[in-house]
Amino acid sequence: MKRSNYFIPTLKEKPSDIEQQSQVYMFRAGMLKKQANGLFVYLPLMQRAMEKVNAVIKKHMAEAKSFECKFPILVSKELLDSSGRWNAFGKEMFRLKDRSENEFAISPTNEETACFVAQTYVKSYKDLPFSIYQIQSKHRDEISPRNGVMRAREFTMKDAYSFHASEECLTEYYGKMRQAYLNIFSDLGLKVVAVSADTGAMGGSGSEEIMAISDSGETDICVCSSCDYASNSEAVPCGIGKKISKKAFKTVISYKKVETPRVKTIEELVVFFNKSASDFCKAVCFNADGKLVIALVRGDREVNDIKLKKVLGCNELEIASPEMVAKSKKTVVGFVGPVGLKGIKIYADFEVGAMQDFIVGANEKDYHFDGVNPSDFKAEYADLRFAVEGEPCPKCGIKTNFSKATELGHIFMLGRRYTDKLGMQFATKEGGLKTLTMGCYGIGVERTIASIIEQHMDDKGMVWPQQIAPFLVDLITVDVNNEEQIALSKTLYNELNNQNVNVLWDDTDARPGSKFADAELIGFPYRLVVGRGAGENKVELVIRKTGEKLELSPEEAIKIIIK
RNA sequence: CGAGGUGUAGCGCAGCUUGGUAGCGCACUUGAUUUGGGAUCAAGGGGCCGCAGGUUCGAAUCCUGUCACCUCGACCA
Repeated sequence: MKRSNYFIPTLKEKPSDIEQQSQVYMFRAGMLKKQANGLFVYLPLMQRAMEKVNAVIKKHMAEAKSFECKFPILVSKELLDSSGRWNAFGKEMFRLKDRSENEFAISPTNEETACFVAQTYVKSYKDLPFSIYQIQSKHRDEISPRNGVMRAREFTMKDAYSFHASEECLTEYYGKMRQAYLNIFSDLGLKVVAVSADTGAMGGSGSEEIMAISDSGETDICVCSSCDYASNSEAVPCGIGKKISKKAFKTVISYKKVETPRVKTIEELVVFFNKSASDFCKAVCFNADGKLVIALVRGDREVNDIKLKKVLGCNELEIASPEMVAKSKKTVVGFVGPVGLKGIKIYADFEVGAMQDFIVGANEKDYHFDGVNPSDFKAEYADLRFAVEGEPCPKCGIKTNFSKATELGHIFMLGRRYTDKLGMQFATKEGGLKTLTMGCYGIGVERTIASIIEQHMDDKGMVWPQQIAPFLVDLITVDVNNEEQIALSKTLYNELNNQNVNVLWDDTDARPGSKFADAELIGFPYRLVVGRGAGENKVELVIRKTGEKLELSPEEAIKIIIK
């Protein structure tokens, strides 16, 4: 490809609205143009990068015997109702109506359609296991799209779905797919770690996320310093099996009311009582499908709403609005506590059960109770809090460490979460009918590209790993008005094309400095410079990764490139 | 939705405090000189100063409202 026939609109300056470095480079290298919040035009270089990544994914999917399909982007309400997800998916799902007022969603994910396919074609144990996938645009009305293509409202997801006769078969295939994922990312030059995760809106029995560790990542992951335990920080179990302290169950009530004028937050209470945050009990009001509930955690902890949501089994869970709390007339925001509270269900973290003589809100403006114990109120105990750095590993008990990461893939053992609801059965060898079990496996393609860049860049620009570089070689003619240079460049260009090397010939009449700067920004693994040495049949080969510069004959240079 | 910030040419920004001809750099057009690290000179083109109202003789600038975008928290690939 000649640069004069191609479109790479590079920018000298960083766009003002982008912070993350990989995104800065993607915009500067002319890969992306923002159209609206969370929506991007993919320019030719981005398309090439997508194709390269997709090719790697397709290769591994074929090896895992998964068949590529393409599903409609619009999914009917009917289909989503069949699994209950028309309602389960909240505001995040784009919805629309056709001219006959039939409702549709713009697909945020595609389990139902995959089931629809399997329902049609999987009739017998002989058809199993059955696995299909697609690489397609997904749409999610994100609350806050961020970091360019890292979290967009339209993005490309490779989503695979598998169907099995038994749990064992699912487990085996899941393991195979898990390994395929690790191989994909390793082929792409990415360092990743698989962590156990929450199953979120997908549901199911178990899931893992494939994470790229990155300082600019949006997710906290928790990794054991000693064993192989790794988990999304949200999914780390806390205090399971901990016994509620017997000492805490006093027979006499020993708490007393204390006036605490305008002292509401834990920080203010710490100052007011001159105690540490762990001596308090934090009560947070939640709106669970329109019902008010209260969650209790130790003052220095945070309520994990994912865990709470699971305990409650509700669809929508958010912090209750102050209006909602006021309307209940049971308590007062800032002075919420479990003692003497009637008509509101209270959920307490395991840790609270082990606390003694602590301070809670008195459900009355400007008052708290001091010296409260778990015996003073009724609550349902569960694991409700976020884990914190340094906590004992849930597997081996040794210390955990936290780091930032980007979620690139997510794999799920869905089990019968969907197949039961949809009544998906197959004929067994014995002649009976059995319900299918299911798994699903996703990869965010743009994120993957962004992470490759994130893990392979320097202060000048991107440094593409050879196997997925949009172009392997940037052939630069220093002076396009010099006939010797043009002639030699042409020979090299033809030879590289004959050898099936992806080469971009920068035959534009831009100044050499800007050509070099672009080459470094775009991150071609090799830069082949035809300049002042052309007369003596010499070219310069620069290896982007190492910065190594070699004066060579054209033949020697080509030999190194195709090696 | 909460907290902070920003909207002026395709991109990056100044001007706003103290109202009075809308500016700079990059990019773009034309010409010349340049050609191994983002050239120089000369001449040009391009603006509903986010939008709507208000104050004023006069508003990019002051006031009110509104919209959009960015960063950080709750969502997720």
